[in-house]
Amino acid sequence: MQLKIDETDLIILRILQEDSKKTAKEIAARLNLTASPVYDRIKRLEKQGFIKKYVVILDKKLFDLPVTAFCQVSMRYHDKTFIEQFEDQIQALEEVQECYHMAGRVDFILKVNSRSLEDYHNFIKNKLSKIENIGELNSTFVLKDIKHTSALNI
Amino acid sequence: MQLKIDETDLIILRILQEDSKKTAKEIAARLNLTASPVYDRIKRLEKQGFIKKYVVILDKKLFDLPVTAFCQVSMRYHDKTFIEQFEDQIQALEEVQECYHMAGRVDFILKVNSRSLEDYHNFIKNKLSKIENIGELNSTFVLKDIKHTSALNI
DNA sequence: TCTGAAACGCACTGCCC
DNA sequence: GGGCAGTGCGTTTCAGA
Repeated sequence: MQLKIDETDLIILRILQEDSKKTAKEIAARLNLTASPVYDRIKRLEKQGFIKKYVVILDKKLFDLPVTAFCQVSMRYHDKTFIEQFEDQIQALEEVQECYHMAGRVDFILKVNSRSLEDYHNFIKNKLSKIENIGELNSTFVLKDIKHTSALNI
Repeated sequence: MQLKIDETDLIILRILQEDSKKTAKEIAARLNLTASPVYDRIKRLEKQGFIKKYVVILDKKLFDLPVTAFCQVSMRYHDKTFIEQFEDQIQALEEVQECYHMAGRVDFILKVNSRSLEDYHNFIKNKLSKIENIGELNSTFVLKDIKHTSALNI
């Protein structure tokens, strides 16, 4: 099974990153192909894991989640065990939309969505700070979502 | 046109946030309904804008974009014109996957994907720092993507 | 708002080059 | 690797409750 992708695959992926409802036929038209090879390529890209999943993107403004915060977390100790334990526990927190292990003074950056400042407060108090070995917590709040895309720049 | 959504809509949206390939029939089974009302509801949620788009999520690890950075930007002046100009110009930068206007000492946080540290350097030098009125730039790099979901916690 | 049925087009398969 | 033809199924529409 080859894990190499060519320019045709990239074009297909760029289209699907913008609109996964596009039919094989429509994509084929842009490539001067028929639907079959496009269909085969998409199936191959799924099987090889390049395409992870198909999802809908919701409009955050229309749901009741007006508070977005970045929370910078520093650990007290940096043992492998503590780090892995932290990562596991973060996975389980549904409020956390993104989490990155960082290089530098801050160990982790979390992006959290909340229904209100009070909910965010409760998240910090009852969930995040319950995780063992957290040293410093530092929250900053989003005033406006300027740009947010799920598409990779491939 | 009503802009209110009920619990049935929420269940549908939660399913589609995880897998938009689920058929109306499959979703209907979970709701003890037939496909028609599920279909109608999805169409309504699209038309009302709750569903913004259908996309594929790619596996970032399989594409050649190993460098992810958070770039904290402070503006020199904070006039409306400068802020809006910055927002517009950021939209056009394909390397920027996310950008937020922040409360606090730092004005903007950008998340940037690059093919290499050198590419990131060139992005900063040739594109970002070309934007007028930028004061401070501060980059920190992602060691590991712990969690990243496009799904809202609705 | 949901059910059920009918029509259409696409996903998907198999075989050809 | 791409094209072509066939089948099943999901989407889409609509009458009725």
